[in-house]
Amino acid sequence: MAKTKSDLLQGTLDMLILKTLALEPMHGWGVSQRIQQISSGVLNINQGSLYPALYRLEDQGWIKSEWGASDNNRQAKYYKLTRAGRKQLDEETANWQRLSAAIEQVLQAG
Amino acid sequence: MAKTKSDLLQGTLDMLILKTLALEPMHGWGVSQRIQQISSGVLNINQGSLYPALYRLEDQGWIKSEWGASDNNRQAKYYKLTRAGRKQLDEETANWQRLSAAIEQVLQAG
DNA sequence: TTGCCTCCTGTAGATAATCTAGGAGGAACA
DNA sequence: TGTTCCTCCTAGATTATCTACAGGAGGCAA
Repeated sequence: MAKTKSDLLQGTLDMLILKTLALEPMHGWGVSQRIQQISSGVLNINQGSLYPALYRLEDQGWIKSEWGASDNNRQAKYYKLTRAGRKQLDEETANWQRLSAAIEQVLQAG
Repeated sequence: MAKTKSDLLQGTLDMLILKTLALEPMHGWGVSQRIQQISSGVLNINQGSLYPALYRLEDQGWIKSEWGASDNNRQAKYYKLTRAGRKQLDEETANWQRLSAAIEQVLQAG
């Protein structure tokens, strides 16, 4: 009990990943670290959400992967945004703004 | 295809309902109308989401129901917030602010 | 009094995103 | 040689939401 709500808002993970990869190509583990860091530890992505999401995005053609070596000389799969991914990011961002603004309107009503 | 993303951000429905009922007691159908109206038509709650959500909330003790007659003289189940519901609304609102602020941080990074 | 429309409640089943809880390979280092 | 850390991956469960129905009851018109 005292069940803590999820650390994410469901439906925003794809957008967060796309945005992070828009900053620079990165491997999956790095993406989750990066998001956590930028959000000051508020957004925590666990691996069971991260990797399926990356596959989803690659399936859709929004990101592309390539094996390489990480900073620590480990094998790592580097992802980068495709052109279609860029477009998708823009759309998802616009939709997010629209929905979150609407929610704020409700919260401030009365 | 061109699959439109959900009209809601998953996980925010309970908060929206609680907030609407905090404005004034209302029947279920009225709650969804109200949310749609306040959000200028952006947030649309369909019935298959609405009624299960109301049951969830009543189960948790956050709202209480009572049958009555609507403005149009139809039978309607009026819901009102309980004290625990008020507290829950505050918590969910705070959590929403925390998460949406974190997401904005990520979106504005770079 | 019949029929239809609107209001309002409800349910079953599918879908899909996320979480839990694991496993594994390989580099670095003691 | 053993241990730790980095990085990738997966199966199964959970749960919120959506789709697509059904039905009662009031009001109104013919």
